[in-house]
Amino acid sequence: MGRLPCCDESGLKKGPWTPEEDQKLINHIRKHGHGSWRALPKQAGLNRCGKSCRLRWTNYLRPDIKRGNFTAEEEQTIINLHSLLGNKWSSIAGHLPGRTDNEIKNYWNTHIRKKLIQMGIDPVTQRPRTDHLNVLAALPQLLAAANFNNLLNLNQSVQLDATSVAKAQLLHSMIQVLSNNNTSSSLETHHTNNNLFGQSSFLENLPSIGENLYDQTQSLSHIVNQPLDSFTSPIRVVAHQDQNSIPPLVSASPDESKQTQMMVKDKEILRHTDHTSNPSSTSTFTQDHQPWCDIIDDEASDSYWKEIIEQTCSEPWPFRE
DNA sequence: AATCAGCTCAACCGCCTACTT
DNA sequence: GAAGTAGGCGGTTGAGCTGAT
Repeated sequence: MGRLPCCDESGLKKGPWTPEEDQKLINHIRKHGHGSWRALPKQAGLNRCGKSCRLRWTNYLRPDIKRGNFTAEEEQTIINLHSLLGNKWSSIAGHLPGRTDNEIKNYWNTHIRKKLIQMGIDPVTQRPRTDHLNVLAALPQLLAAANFNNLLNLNQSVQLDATSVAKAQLLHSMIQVLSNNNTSSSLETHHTNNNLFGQSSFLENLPSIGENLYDQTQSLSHIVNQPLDSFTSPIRVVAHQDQNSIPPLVSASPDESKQTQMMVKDKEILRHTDHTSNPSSTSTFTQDHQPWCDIIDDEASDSYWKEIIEQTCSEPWPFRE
């Protein structure tokens, strides 16, 4: 059931619009509305196809279009919505008044996507691109990317988010390496939220792992060698024979149950997109894992690691479900 | 000042879906 | 139910801009 593209009709102009053409289109739509886009060009005296007119109007001439740079909130909203909807640009645009799907798509491809890649985050799944074997070797790049983003200082709040993501990813990657290295026992958490600091297997196994890393990351092993009893975390840990990998830091995999994903993410979106929402709606990440932050405050001597973990604890987790 | 490379974004292309005949 | 049409959407392109050399 094919049909010829409307612009195949001979003699129709293509390419950039002139101010005169813009004015004709604006005048016509103001007077008559767009009606049938196919019929519009003739009525408006334009030598364009209807499709071209529609695009010009919706992406550029519409009076309610917001121009200029994206705000930090808008960027965060785009990231959140993209994690839920994927490349459904028109749906994403529906949550951003005044922004067009085309504009959002361009912004994603030229700015956000690049930024995520730079931070080692897969822009498609928004999961950390974890290479378990080389993660430690990649630490300098991860941190450099995060710090570089801070230096750019283009958009402070977004940069902070980006930095925290990179740092959290770094920690998560290390956790995964540590966890995977330990084959003697494995653990499963019954905690309702599996996230960075809900990695109970990490905590439990550290005494045997920590010595391997002690020389290189003394302060980290200092932290993680804390006896589990010293934590007031509600996490309950049980022994488990077959599970030797920790839960993923994020669960944005398209393979997962879409319904569950949608339900969870809907809440997430609401929290991020409703800028006037209750300010007391703290991230569950922070709430659930405050004990970690407390312990770290008390015990961590290395200010660098302390800073990383503090930020991770205190800032909303942008991509977590 | 000239050239080049990389980036941005408006516009196009082709496919898909909903609706009509 | 099949065919035709229009609008919408996402992917891609390329002209123009900008900064580096």
